[in-house]
Amino acid sequence: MGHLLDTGEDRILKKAGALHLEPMEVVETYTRSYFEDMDALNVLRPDISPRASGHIPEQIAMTRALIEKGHAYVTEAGDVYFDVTTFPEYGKLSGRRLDELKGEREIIASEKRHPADFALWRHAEPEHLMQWDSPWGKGFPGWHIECSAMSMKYLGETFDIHGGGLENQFPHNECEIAQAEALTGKPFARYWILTGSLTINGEKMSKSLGNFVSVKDALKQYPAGAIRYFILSGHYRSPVDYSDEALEAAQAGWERLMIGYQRVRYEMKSAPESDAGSGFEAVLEEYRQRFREAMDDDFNTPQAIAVLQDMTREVNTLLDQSETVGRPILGAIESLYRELGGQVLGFIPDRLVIRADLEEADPLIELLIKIRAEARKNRDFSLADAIRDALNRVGIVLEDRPDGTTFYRLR
RNA sequence: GGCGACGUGGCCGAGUGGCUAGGCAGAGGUCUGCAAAACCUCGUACACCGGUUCAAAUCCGGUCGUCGCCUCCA
Repeated sequence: MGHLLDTGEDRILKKAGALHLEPMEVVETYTRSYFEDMDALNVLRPDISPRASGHIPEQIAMTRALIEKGHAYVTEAGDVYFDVTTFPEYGKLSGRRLDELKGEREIIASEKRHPADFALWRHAEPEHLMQWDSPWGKGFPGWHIECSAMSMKYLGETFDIHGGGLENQFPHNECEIAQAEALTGKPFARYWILTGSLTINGEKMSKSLGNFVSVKDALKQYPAGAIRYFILSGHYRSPVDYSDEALEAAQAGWERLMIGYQRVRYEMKSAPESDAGSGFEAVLEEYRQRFREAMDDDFNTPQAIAVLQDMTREVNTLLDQSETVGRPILGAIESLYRELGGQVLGFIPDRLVIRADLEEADPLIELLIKIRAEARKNRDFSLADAIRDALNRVGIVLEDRPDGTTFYRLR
């Protein structure tokens, strides 16, 4: 409702007109596309995804309450503005001060009392796309009120974590705080987790510069797990610069973990039910501890990844030894990978899937490996290499081990 | 101009007063039919200029640079 472009046009209305669609069809298309991307990146869906246009009464009620408490005023034109002078803490999140906000930039032709006052309700011109009846005439909600009204409805007057991007800290997050806290007198959110900006090859990603990479584009080029690994390899507050060099490095780092993980799963198939190697459990516990400490330190995911890399080196060393390791300890390693790299960081998939589930494909692959082993024994390396290349083409990588066995994994 | 984030070895990126971050790339080695994977060894980096301190990437002051915001875009 009123996502205006620089030209003053309504973004959704413009798109809808160009495509001969209902505005809500446009909204629905982008919403679905967004969820597709998030699903692909293994981002969990929210329990509630409220829409501003579905919460007009709540926003009107909140605006009315702010007027009653003297935090907002109605203008001749039928607009309602929040009076920032009644909330002296305005700017506390981004470190701005009201007296500095007056600045050079004087507001032109406005009924605002203070330049930093912001709209809670706007009157609508007849041609405006979406408008609703209100105590102040036909109009639509201001651009910050929806967040406060909806979060208070579903999460209460105070909630734990407010996400978002650093670029919206001012003015948007400040306005949310002002509206909500002026009304309730309670803290709006306990923690703010705001992410740094995203650039590409060092410059701003924008359609006009033609350097835009969508999530769908990125997924065509890199595995979802590698993209997650890339994002998590920097702290959430730091700026992220997307580049092929960085993505490729991230993919290589991610594959290192994945290869180690798959090797453990592979070994589990033939491991004895013995307690061989059980001393490693204490080592695993250390890594779990170190991982937790990193995550407890303001989600230090780069540090957490470093812990997994360290763990992988030690696991590889363990598996390189000639002594066999019992299935129970391999299982413990595997479940730690799933817990830390899977459940927490989300870049180790639950199931490793080619076309069929890997487990189902087993007998066929095992047979080919057997044939190839026979060929290698007869020094028929052209056949052996042909089998390896063919499997490689369908995503299965064979690696010969020193003891004569062949380990296979998914690429 | 104001506010904020950031500036670490070839690249990505942790680290907030003394102690090896980690990954990628690169070099050498072990292993190996080849390949792949793995393991071992190798890099004395912290934008710049001053200052504090026995000791600074880490604290203080200043400078420069990058990005974001300062708009009725949420």
